[in-house]
Amino acid sequence: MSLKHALLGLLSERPASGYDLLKTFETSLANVWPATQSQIYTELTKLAGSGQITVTAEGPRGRKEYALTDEGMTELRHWLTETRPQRNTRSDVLLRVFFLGVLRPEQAREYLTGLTEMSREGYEQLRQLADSIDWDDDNLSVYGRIALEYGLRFNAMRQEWAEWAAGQIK
Amino acid sequence: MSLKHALLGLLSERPASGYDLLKTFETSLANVWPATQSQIYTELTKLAGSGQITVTAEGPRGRKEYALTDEGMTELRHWLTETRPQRNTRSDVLLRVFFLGVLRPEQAREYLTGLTEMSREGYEQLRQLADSIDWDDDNLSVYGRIALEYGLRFNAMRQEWAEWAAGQIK
DNA sequence: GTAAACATGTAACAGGTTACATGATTGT
DNA sequence: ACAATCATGTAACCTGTTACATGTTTAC
Repeated sequence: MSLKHALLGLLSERPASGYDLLKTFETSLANVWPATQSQIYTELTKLAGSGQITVTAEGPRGRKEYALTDEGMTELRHWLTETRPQRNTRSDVLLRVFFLGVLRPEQAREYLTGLTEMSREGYEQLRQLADSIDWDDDNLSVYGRIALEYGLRFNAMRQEWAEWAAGQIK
Repeated sequence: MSLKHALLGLLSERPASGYDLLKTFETSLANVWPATQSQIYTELTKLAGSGQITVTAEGPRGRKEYALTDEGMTELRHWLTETRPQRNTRSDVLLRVFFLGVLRPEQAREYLTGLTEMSREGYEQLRQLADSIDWDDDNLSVYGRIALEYGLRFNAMRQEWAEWAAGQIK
């Protein structure tokens, strides 16, 4: 149920419409918690229904701007401080590694060098993202930068691992 | 749709019952692709229906032993070589980082030191797991060890990152 | 005898994806 | 005028989780 908390979190920075939030999901949150348009609108309606957010303004084209309520902020704080993160990490990438034995060694090595490449590209993309953002001093910038650093380190780690792993075969 | 491939992959090593596979998911695959009992049995029935696996033996208590068919092996190879891994990584842990700004700095730091601890524990658990397994030379051992090394490096990376991040606050 | 382990199956629900459907406003 | 962008909503489907439901065999 973390899409809910992602929305509450974004609205804690500033009021926004479903469309605004969708754009944020497509850019900054895409690597951490992807969400589709249909999911976002549905969840916003639910959150408004339960009083955790409210419509604060209506604009052209039926635009509805939502803002966090006190209740929503309480829920957000509760999620951050009282609940432990524990989502199961399913890894498509790693699952395949378990079964590389059904392939010929050179095919297995090919898969791993593919991962090396994928990780290098991921690293580069994040570096470019970091350069393209003009970081100011608001909260999302400070913590967004910390999250991005995680992404950089993650890709670097995975690249080194994949290189090592390719060397382990046969 | 990777539960299917996880099952095909496991059956490529040796025939097994749903119950056997469930045990494997609880141990070796738990960190990579968790699956529940109900999911496994449902998927096995579907795979048998589509001819990718077959019942090769029936034992006591209604035990059904499944084995991979040629068709199943083809599908497994196809998945490994022709499809690119691309599953979205949703990270509960990282999502919270984005919103730590709503907390007081010491609470935010507390969250990050909690992650340091979680990562250290994760590392230790994997080390113990590595010691407890008697690795032989079959495919699942070779590649299982490579996957486990990934887990070790991942936890080490995350621990260092969380320590660094805690130092970034205020 | 009885508890633990073996063994399977189904139903209800929650969350996420894809596709369909519609329309208004802005910029060129 | 036309395309791009803004803007929302719903339906069908798939995957995964939790809970219910049932029964057998083995070991102590």
